[in-house]
Amino acid sequence: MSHGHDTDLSYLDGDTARVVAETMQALSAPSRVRILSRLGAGACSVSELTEDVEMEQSAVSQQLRVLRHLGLVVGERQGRSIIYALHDDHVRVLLAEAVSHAEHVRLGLALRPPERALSA
Amino acid sequence: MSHGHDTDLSYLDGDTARVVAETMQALSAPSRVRILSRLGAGACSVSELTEDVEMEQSAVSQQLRVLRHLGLVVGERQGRSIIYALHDDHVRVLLAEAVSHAEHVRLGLALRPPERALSA
DNA sequence: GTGATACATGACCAGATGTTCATGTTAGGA
DNA sequence: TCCTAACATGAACATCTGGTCATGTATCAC
Repeated sequence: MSHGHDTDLSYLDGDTARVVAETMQALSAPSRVRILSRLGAGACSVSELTEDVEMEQSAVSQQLRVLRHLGLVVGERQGRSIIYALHDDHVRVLLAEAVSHAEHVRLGLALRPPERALSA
Repeated sequence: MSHGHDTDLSYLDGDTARVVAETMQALSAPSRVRILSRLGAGACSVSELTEDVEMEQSAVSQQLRVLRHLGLVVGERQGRSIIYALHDDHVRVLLAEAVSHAEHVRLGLALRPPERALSA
């Protein structure tokens, strides 16, 4: 890969960083993570979603709207219900990665001392 | 997929979802994304970081503390400076995935109509 | 038509978040 | 020792966020 030296790679500009942050913000709330996770197990209606993630219907709809605007889920009307699903497999991969990284980081922290401050 | 009954695939419990959300929250702020991105290009001191990401030193330190507690970066004293670096390559992968997904999603949204409400 | 079901949406509110300012702490030079 | 450079940290602050409540809209049964 690289050859010893560093400090030659470029990093994200402020604009790109903002886009990334906005997208990742979808996974920064437990409720949305649960919703996405549930949808990852299969498409379902809002009421079913409401039961499964154990939140109020109103809250579920609010978060679904956020996820919709971020392009992570899609909803399709079926009679009186609206069936939601992950937008595509890319989202499923993203979620899986997030879980994987979270577990990885979690283990790392658990094995380390309580991370003392550098100035103590 | 199934006929009538499904709901047998499992999804994340509330506790795991919270851990995932906490971890991903590190990438939900543009400033932290920039810091991580900069560190991905090579370890550096806080002052260098401060210049590169164009924020106040105080703000950089605050975010570095968050990232430290989340186990994403590590700092090591060198004289008067403290050299920060990504905790491991896992973090680099996470960041790369985040950027990739952000771009993917961005393209998807750009090509679609403004996502009208389902009730319009 | 009326009513009931299934979601969406706007308003409101408590709590979290990110930044700035001021100050504290540590390391090295004169 | 005193002074300065390099970071960290606590407090204050404005803003954002996610939830609840109340209400609006759409579909179906009657």
